Amino acid sequence: MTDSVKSRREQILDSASRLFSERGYHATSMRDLASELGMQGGSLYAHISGKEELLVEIVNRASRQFDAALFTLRDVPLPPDEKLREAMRRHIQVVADNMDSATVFFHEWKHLSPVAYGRVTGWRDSIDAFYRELIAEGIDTGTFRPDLDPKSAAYLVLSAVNWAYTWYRPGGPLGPRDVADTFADMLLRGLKAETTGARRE
Amino acid sequence: MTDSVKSRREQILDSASRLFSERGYHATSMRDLASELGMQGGSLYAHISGKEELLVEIVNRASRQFDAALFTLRDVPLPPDEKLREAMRRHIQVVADNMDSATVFFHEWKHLSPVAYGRVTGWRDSIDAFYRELIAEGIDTGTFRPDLDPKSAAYLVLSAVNWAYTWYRPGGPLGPRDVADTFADMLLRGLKAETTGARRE
DNA sequence: CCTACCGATCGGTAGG
DNA sequence: CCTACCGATCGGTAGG
Repeated sequence: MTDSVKSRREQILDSASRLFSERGYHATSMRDLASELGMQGGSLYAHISGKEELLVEIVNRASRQFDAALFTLRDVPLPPDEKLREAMRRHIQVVADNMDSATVFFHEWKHLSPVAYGRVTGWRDSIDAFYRELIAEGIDTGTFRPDLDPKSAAYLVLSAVNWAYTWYRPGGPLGPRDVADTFADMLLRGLKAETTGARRE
Repeated sequence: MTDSVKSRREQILDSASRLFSERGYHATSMRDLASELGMQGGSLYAHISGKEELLVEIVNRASRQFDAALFTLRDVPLPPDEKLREAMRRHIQVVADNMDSATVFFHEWKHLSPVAYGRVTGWRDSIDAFYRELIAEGIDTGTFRPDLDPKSAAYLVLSAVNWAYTWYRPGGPLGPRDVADTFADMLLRGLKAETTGARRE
């Protein structure tokens, strides 16, 4: 990444992301991957240690992207509803910018070895916790409805932003920010406390 | 299914659903499957024609379950918001009752042969259309907000009900109906027009 | 980065 | 439903 020309290793990872996302990890052979890059199967091993290293690297990079996008938001001084909207924007942005590795991340992580598998599980929990805490904070400060279940609300938000990997197409009419804002508009109306206008019964 | 004792073929399909959902289609060998059932690899072929037949059958059964649950709702005389709630209940019910085959359905359909692949794609479009039309109808009748985009709203609903396959655990504290109603409560508040107050509870 | 090769395992079949 | 086997392909390595 320090060079403008991608290293062979980066090229291999890019091709692996695309092939793993299209065909799946086990259905992609090292020879498929090599021929994408115009080399012989055995030649890959001059650049990588093995097939699983590719999967681990792709998944790790994806999770680091989500981390960088979301956890830096923790200290940003925004009210909970606006912070949730911004989190959704960033989350969908990461998905949209990394459709291949996001797909690999969501579909192939169960094929990781136990150590890497455990890391992903832990990471997943931390993302869940991020959204739950954000929503709980919004309930405490009166921004969100007091009868909201933070766990369920977090699942709903995560559904919306994660499921995008199945249908979002970069280059289409909607940018990631449009999608996030449209979703946030619908969701926030359902989560927010009723301040003015609508009455309770 | 007519017998109380499942046929060998049904047992094979059940085991295949579980193994394919846990390990993935390509990472499950026919010998893995056979040993689950206490037989030798070659013996499976007395009951099935090949590995892909299993995948096709699992995916077809899953999509038929969704069809039966949702398309019978079309003619039920309910206002759009209540119909959407009922659709979400049924949709999540199908996911919850078939966690294994639902997971196979969402993860492994890209490994189908072109013909079966095309069928799934068409089916998927019809489910999208079902939700879009339901939401468009709700907009027309004034139940849902006029500024709603039916396509985006349908994606949001589908995200919520589909993503459940990744986190829902049967036997946990929340039944499928609880999950659906909690999601519907949050979503419908965001979709409904504001002329009428919330009217549940 | 290539050629040539390794043992292991794959889906599937023949014959009983 | 089993035993024994098939050709094909897999991930990975040795030696250059």
